[in-house]
Amino acid sequence: MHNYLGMKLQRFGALSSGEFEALDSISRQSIRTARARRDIVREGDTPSTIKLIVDGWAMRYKMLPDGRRQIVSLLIPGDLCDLNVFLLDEMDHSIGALTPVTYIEISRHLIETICENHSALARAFSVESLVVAAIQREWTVSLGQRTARERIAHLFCEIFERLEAVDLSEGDRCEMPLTQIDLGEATGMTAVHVNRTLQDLRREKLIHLNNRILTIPDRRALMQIGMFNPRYLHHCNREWESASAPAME
Amino acid sequence: MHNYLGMKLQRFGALSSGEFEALDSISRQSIRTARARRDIVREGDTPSTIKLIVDGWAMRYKMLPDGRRQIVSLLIPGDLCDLNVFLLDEMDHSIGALTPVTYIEISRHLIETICENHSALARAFSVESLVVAAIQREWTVSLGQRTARERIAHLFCEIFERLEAVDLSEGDRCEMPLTQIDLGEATGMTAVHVNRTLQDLRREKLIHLNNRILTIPDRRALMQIGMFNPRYLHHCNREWESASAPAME
DNA sequence: CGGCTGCTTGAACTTGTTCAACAGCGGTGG
DNA sequence: CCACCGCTGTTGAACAAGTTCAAGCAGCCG
Repeated sequence: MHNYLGMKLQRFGALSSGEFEALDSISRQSIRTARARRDIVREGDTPSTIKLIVDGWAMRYKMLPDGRRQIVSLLIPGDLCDLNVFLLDEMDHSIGALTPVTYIEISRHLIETICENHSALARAFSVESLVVAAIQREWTVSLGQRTARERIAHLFCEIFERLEAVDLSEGDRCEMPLTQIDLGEATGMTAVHVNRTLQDLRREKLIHLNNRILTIPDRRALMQIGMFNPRYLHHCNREWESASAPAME
Repeated sequence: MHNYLGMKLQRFGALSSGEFEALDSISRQSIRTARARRDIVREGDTPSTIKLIVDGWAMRYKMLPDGRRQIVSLLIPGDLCDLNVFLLDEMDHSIGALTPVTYIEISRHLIETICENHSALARAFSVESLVVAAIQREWTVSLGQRTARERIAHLFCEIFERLEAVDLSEGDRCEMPLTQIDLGEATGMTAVHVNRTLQDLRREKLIHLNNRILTIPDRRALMQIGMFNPRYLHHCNREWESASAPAME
């Protein structure tokens, strides 16, 4: 099994072999699976373990009383569900599988032991949660200010970049298992409008999306359209830097 | 000076007098002020201290290259700016004062000392950051799914509840210093539309807003319109419970 | 084959935007 | 003291972006 978590954390700063071993001890915890479209955690549940996605995609979402649903974030391999959730009495949102998902349930004890013995990992986990917060802010910006085109472009850039960080991209392609309905619930628009927007982007050869495979032939161009500035992901050691750095006063 | 931070943290679980004293040691750190409409922290800055708002309102915001701005969260007295920011190389957003603000710059050293000596405080800080994340998710839901009316209603409910937690409300009234432009930037709509939406709500006697004072005559009603379910704020020891708990399946 | 899910298309409609103008207020400087 | 400026709030009218409703199609799986 690949150590996606370690791979991702390394983006925030180098890890020693001892730290990698500590992370490997996680994979000896109980492994679970969820079928596609099933909930992994439900709003109202009392959290007791930390989940680590090792395969497949999941989402955090919230429902409104009248049935509207908003996907508030996406979880891909290597993503943790809140290091400290067990401090809360109950979940204020649900986590659902988008595809078949395998995940590890990490006991509170293990994670605390790891953090005590490896300050570098404790720090990496903290950085990770800061980055998660930054992603959530960026989604707020998208929903608040960006147009349909821009939202889709931005989301695809983010997804690609995050997958790349755990080596789940291949050249200019990656998986993108969300349906148009999912995309709508993530970007705050209707599936119909998602459809038309995707067609626009396809027509202009900015994306290719077929059979759940997304291809981004010209990444710069898509980044520009989505006004995607990757700095919020804090992938310090990226091998190339964005040209779309906005000049802000 | 009031200890808003202590008051807020107590909402997440009782604190001992020793812990309150530890928090008081914070107020002996350097106090600073910012004029209204000035930045306190700029995107790109390297964070070195943690800010604690002790008076006035501030906002986190992000700008798009073309000048559009999104307010991604509001900061009121008792709010901390990210316990662990100094782990990041640079800020991915700015923090600006909405009103004249006084804040404390807490050194990394002090906060670490406090956390080491008072595990209850360390835990309370963790809960606090989970709640901040929950608020950010809720904003995502608002921007993605709620209508103009619902957004404003929800935002006002949230603001009121948060102010109440630090004893900055008075009966059914609280301060609300945001201009209609600010409200637009926070809710992802134009100031013109904010204006008309406010008038709707006023006409129906759901709110009163004048001279930066917000009055909510019928809280239940406003909560229902905004589909505001206060549980995400995790103010455990609230004296009254919401009737608008949505039945979600 | 039949039924399901996901994608596509059209046309009418709604919500929120844009642009423009103006009123009220407070502060500032002549 | 008054004139003026800039900021906030308000209003109207034309407009655009995105929604809704409805239908049809393609692919997949049992």
